[in-house]
Amino acid sequence: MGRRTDTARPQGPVEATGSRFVDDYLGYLLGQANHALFKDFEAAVRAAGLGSLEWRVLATLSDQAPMPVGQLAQEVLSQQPTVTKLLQRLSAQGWVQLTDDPQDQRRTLVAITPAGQEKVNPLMAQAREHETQTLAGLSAADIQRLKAQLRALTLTR
Amino acid sequence: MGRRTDTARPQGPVEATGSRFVDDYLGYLLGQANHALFKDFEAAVRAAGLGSLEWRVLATLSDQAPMPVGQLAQEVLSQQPTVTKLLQRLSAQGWVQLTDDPQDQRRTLVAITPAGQEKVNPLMAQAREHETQTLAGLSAADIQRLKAQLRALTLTR
DNA sequence: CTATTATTGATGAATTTTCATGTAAATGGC
DNA sequence: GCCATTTACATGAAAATTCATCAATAATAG
Repeated sequence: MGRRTDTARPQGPVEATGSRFVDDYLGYLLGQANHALFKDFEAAVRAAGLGSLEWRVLATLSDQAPMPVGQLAQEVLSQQPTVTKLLQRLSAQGWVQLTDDPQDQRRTLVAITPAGQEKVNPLMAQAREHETQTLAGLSAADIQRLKAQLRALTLTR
Repeated sequence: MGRRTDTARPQGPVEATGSRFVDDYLGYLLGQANHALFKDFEAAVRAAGLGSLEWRVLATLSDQAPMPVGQLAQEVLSQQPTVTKLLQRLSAQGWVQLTDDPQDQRRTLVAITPAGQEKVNPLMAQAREHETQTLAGLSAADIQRLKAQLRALTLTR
């Protein structure tokens, strides 16, 4: 594009006077909270040489039996082609293994490898610790209620 | 890639027996809730011919005086180059206007245009309605507490 | 003032994601 | 069994995002 040459007229303050739509909109509050939480943890993920989706994939695979690609995509909240291509990269790194499902030849099963497990284990420990710190101000009952409400939001529909 | 030719050994059930890390991890619960909520609303956004980030940008600009690009990027939880390029597209569509800030020549101010406002108004109404439906099962006190906790998660740091 | 440093946003190249579609395997009707 | 339909995943091309960096302006130190 290139910078414009015209200049703005004098104008009011950048802060709106009234309250804004987004500041009370649940979708925005959720997005903000989600983003804030992850930003805070992201440094650890990057330090391990992973991207955010890679972290989610490995953490999801971590305690599971091998899982089909489609199910994994749902769990990590991404689309199937995105995950297929991510898995190709992770597989090349040796962090996951892809095998055909003998029960259903259409399926590709994804499993974490020992190397992948080693990669993700310390991050999961850090994640647990980070969560503890984040929720430090809340009572156990508050935490339970918050998590229950989040689960309800996920399911109600 | 191409399908693998090797086949998996017989294996256990796909469902893990114990509870999984991700199922009690706040970051995952937040991500899930966020995703579920938006998926539900996304059809309306697409029907209006917008992408999700475009919707967030227009909704954010909707109640503000013109705002610099960097601030907007923060508000919509995206990176500055992403937003700069998105704004170039939105500007070409006539939904936002970009002007130089006379107070600070480094800045580009972004404002929503009347056409952009018309585009986003019905969506904001739908968003409010969708939120009402989503939270229908909760008491006013529950809703307040939930939102307060989300705001706290955003700020605590 | 002037020189240095910091801030703001634009940009090109590389990477990643998405969209549309293709192929193969499983499922269901008959 | 056979054909139509559905399901699961891969893939190529197009679009969007990210990373690194640049240029311009503002702020700050001396």
